[in-house]
Amino acid sequence: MPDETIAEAAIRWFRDNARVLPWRHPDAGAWAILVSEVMLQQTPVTRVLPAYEAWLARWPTPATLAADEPGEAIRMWGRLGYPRRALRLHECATAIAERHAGVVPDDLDALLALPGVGAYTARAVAAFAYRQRQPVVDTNVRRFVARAATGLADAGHTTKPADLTATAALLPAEPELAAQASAAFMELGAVVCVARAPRCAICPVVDRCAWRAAGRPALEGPSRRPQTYAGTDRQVRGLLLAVLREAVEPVPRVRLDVVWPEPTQRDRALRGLIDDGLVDPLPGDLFTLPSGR
DNA sequence: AATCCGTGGCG
DNA sequence: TCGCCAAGGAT
Repeated sequence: MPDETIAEAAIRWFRDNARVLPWRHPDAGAWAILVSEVMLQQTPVTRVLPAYEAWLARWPTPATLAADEPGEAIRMWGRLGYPRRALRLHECATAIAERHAGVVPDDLDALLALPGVGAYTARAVAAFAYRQRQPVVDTNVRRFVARAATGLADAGHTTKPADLTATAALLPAEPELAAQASAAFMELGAVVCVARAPRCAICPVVDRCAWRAAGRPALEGPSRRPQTYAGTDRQVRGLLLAVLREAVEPVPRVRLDVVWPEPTQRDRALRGLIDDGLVDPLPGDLFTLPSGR
């Protein structure tokens, strides 16, 4: 099919090769898709799957989550990481209940105004839940588009307006096909056009890939150095919050003190959690997950 | 714009 | 073993 566009080839491949994921099921509504998108922010699919099912079984609508305590959302989040996402998702559910009559909005600007919903998640919901023609650009799509359309080994570290433009240029005009193409681009980036060892041999777009045509040039710029985790405030925050997640009753400070020997960093981490609204201090030097009022 | 924010699995 | 990183967002 030499006349096939990149999007057409990707869609055709996606129909036969897409992973079966619950948020892709026809029964998945906008709320379920929104929940999945937030959970998938920086967390692998395999770890999201059980948490996603449990979350929706407990809170099948935004209103049910909004009616519960934010601390319960943090507890339910478990070990997905970045627990601020759980708090934001609770705030998001509250905003949907109060401002949108309990219905996840379909308008891009309304979605962008929701807590914890950024450029990626807003467009993902618009495209996957409401079948709109929106460029859905995550790290996988940026890499796929940078290679296939632009010929670069990878995109920059941060998403720029040019990434949206470049992706939108590849989308079919018809909204339903555009939504399918967006899903296909993401899947290709996640499964085939991966960062380390791209599987060009099975790529449905290899014939039209600019990067392949250029001989797969290597990445030029300096690689970003990921900061180490051990010994950081993030680790300490994680340890502190783990204690509170498991506790049924408010926890005395001494039970938090034992998770980290260095008091300055420990106090800074706890103060940070309180500032972020992830922990509530109570009279008597007790601490809990936030009850919400 | 650069930095911060968790977690666990894998080569 | 341990560095590396996986569907971002907020500041």
